[in-house]
Amino acid sequence: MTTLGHGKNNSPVTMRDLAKAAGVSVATVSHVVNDKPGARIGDDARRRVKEAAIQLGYRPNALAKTLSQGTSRFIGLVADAIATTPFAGQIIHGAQDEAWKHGYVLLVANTDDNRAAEDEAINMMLEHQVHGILYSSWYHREITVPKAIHQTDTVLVNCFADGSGLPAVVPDEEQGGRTATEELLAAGHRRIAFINTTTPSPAQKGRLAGYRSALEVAGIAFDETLVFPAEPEQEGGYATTPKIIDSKVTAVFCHNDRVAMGLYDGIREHGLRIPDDIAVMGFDNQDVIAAHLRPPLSTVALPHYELGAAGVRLLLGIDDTSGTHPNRIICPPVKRHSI
Amino acid sequence: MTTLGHGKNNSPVTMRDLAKAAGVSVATVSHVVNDKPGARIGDDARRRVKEAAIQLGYRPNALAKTLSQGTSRFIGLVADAIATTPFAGQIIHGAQDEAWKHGYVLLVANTDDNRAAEDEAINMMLEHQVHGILYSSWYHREITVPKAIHQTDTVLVNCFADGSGLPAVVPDEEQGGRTATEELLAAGHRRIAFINTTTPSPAQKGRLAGYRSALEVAGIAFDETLVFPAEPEQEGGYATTPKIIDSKVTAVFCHNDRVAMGLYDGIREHGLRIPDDIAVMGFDNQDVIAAHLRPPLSTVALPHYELGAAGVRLLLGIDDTSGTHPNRIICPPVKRHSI
DNA sequence: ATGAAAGCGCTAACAT
DNA sequence: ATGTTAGCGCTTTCAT
Repeated sequence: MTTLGHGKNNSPVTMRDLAKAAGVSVATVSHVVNDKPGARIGDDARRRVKEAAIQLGYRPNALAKTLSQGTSRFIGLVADAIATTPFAGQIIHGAQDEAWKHGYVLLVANTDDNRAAEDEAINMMLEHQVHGILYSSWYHREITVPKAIHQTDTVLVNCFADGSGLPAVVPDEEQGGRTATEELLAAGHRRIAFINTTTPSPAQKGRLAGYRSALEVAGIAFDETLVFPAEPEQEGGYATTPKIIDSKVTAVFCHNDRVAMGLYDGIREHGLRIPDDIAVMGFDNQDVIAAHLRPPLSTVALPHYELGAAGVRLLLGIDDTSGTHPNRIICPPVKRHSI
Repeated sequence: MTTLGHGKNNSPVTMRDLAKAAGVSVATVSHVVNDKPGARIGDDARRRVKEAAIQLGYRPNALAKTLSQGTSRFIGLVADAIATTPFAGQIIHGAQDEAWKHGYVLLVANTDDNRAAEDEAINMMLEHQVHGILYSSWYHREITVPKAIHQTDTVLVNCFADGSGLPAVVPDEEQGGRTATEELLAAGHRRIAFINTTTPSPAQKGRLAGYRSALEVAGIAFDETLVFPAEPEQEGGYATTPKIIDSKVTAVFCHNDRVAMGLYDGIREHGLRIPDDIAVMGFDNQDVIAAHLRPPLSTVALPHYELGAAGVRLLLGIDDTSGTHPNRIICPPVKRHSI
């Protein structure tokens, strides 16, 4: 039997029912149910109401409450692509946990990066009286926000829109790049290649800056011929292998884990071993990959969960927006065995 | 400037405002705003209301509407792990698209497979008057549902609970296993290994059954020594390589893409080539992996998006629950270059 | 210490 | 063809 009681009666028990059962007024019920601070309710009445509540299986109607107080506990999350990678999932996860923690619930919408869908999504969220909106991208980039979004509080997650006046929270790409390089330096490497993406982006710029800065601190001259452009995927990493070998580096910092994965293949084909012959550092800490390469890949984590969580904190005013703009979240190193 | 107008005034313009502006009653406004079918409204009045609406930037309050009609447009999605893989993301994506299509919005909650969190999530959804709940798992398995879930319509997605009476929608593992094997057969292979997971699960049982059934149809005797158990990850696939080589098979069907990825490594280390020396078939069509192995991996897709979509269709009564139980969704083949 | 009543924004009879 | 009115379940001010 798999039957759906379409139109099943939800929780027909209301405060009025409780009031009647407990022999008090709904006002009293409201007070005890919500544990109102300044409420002077007799111990006896309070007890009767509580009993009636569990007795009848009372469940407050959050929507009615919202309507009456004029302030909802919804937070809208609009995402450009929730299914492409685990990244967006982690943002949702972080946002949901944090929202939850403060009594809020998450309304999610996927837009496939399509403006019409975005407008519709935002509109629907406004109609549902969301407290505010988290506008997120699955990869760190600059965006232009839909106009409608200004009709409520909004924070940008994993993206930013200069000049929009909207608070944003993004990964600290430069720190990440620096950290990755430092890990290699710490292992004694001095001649370190960097396979950077060919795609212009905050990641491209930031990670490079981090790489340079770490080198500089270590007193190593930046050598432009040691940064190699590549498509930010396995294929790009693989294709770069010959150049890496030619360059005589002892270590390479890859723009992301997928590139590292491709490079692993190439390096192996050349009969070289990781990390003995060449050390490899990734970026992203991509789920199904990083921990399972051979050897497991040392990398730097993209803090998606934290981005989502920090986003709602900003939105709810728990963190303030007075910090750096955009708000940068640290990308921590994840040590494994490729160094 | 990144300021959040905490407590910003949403859309203070109500139907009453429209009524006043258009010189009509709120009932009339309600009718034209909702394009009520049987409503006889004068062309003039209708026009005036519409103008006022865009003039004042009217936006209906979905919550008030719900309260008044007693029926909401929320669908709750409770997931055990939205961030572990892209899988759950795809379920959310499918569910959200389909819900959207019918005017519903998705409320999501992550529970980390923890009963207390589940209860809280369900409770919160009931308080928000959800129309129904989608209870999902990131991997196909049997579950026991929280009791509270019976208080509303529920459909199980990517999981099932026999005896619960709840409709469920799951991938058709057996058909998937058969399809995978058929692909190998079609390429001329007769001696085909199957690396199955060590984890008892519908996938373990179903894919094996599919493998056997395809073999049987092809008139090939099932050879038990050709199915190898392995941990369902890269490491498991890699570790199985020697046995695969020893078995003299010309093709291997892997329990999932991660196993295939590990096997790729092993095969290469033995100096063999894919697919020339050994053909490899995966399962899952896992995002960041399958398309980017060398060569790109032929596999069978786990229809997560479709599971989510079918789940809401069932919930809304668009599809009926009279089919097989649980409802099985096809796992289509994805041809690439490892065969 | 408790209750009555107005009102949140909208819908749905029922009048007119 | 349009208006009146009584809720929906809850909060909140103001009485008592």
